[in-house]
Amino acid sequence: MPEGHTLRRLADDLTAAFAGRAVRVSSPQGRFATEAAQLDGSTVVGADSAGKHLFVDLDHDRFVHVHLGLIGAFDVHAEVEEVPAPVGAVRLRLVTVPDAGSDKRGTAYADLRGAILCDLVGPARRDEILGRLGPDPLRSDAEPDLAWRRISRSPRPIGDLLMDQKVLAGVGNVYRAEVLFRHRIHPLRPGNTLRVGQWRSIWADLVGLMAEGVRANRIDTVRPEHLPEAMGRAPRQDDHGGEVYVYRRTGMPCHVCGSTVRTGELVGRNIFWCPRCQPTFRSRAVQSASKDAGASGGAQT
DNA sequence: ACAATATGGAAAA
DNA sequence: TTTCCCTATTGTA
Repeated sequence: MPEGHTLRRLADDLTAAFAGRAVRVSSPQGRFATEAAQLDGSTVVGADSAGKHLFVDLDHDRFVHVHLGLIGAFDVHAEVEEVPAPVGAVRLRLVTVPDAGSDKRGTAYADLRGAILCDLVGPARRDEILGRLGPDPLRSDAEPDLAWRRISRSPRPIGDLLMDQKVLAGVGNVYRAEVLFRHRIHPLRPGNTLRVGQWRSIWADLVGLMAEGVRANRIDTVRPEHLPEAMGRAPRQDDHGGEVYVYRRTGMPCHVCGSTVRTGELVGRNIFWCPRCQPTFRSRAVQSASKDAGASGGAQT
């Protein structure tokens, strides 16, 4: 589940459940045991995210830096009657300490498992991590021009650039495939062939899509007119709920034109696109120049 | 039972 | 550029 929207939602949920409260910190699985012991009993200031990075802010300028990687999960439960025993490999567990004061929130706990990264860091290290991230569509202080500067100068495929966290932070494999579909851009199109207007539309779209992702806590990218109800088609059955155009829809008909959705590999990840809605940049050039066929490997029309 | 896969990225070579 | 890691779930034998 972890693209930028997941981390932002997590930061918000953790803040709501834990901010201003003292916590028991443990590592049932053991990998974070030393750090957990140091943090036990401290007070949570809040949590924040940038791109796919999450920072849980504890007192005395200590931060737990979490990256969920591909398979991590951080389950946050607010107001439980009783805290259950940890299930599976729980690397970090936070449990609120009952407060004699006026805090009326019930007991909260959060379990982290499967994360690729869980480190105790200070402000300097935190800033260093933030400093190497590109603009994040979920942050109001983001400067999309910084991303455009790199995209417009790079011959790398736009599908590659969108996933590069130094270029743009928070976009993952689902959002990249879906936003390219929504803007009818082939994933292999070189960044330096995009027009600035296209980039501005993509950015604005990501801002909206990802904000909606935070709200719904899942990725939905299908426009109203292409929803199952509007088209009389079956809703997405497979996995994580949200309606999408091309992600993991290989071999199925495009919701817009009916063409067969294709897949290929791009920078070690699966990419999905519609060959009719997202024509290759090359094929247009070839059409007008009507000369020589393509070389280059990887995904093609 | 075992293998493959997954919305990711760092470290090694 | 390749290898490795984290864990849970799904698919194959």
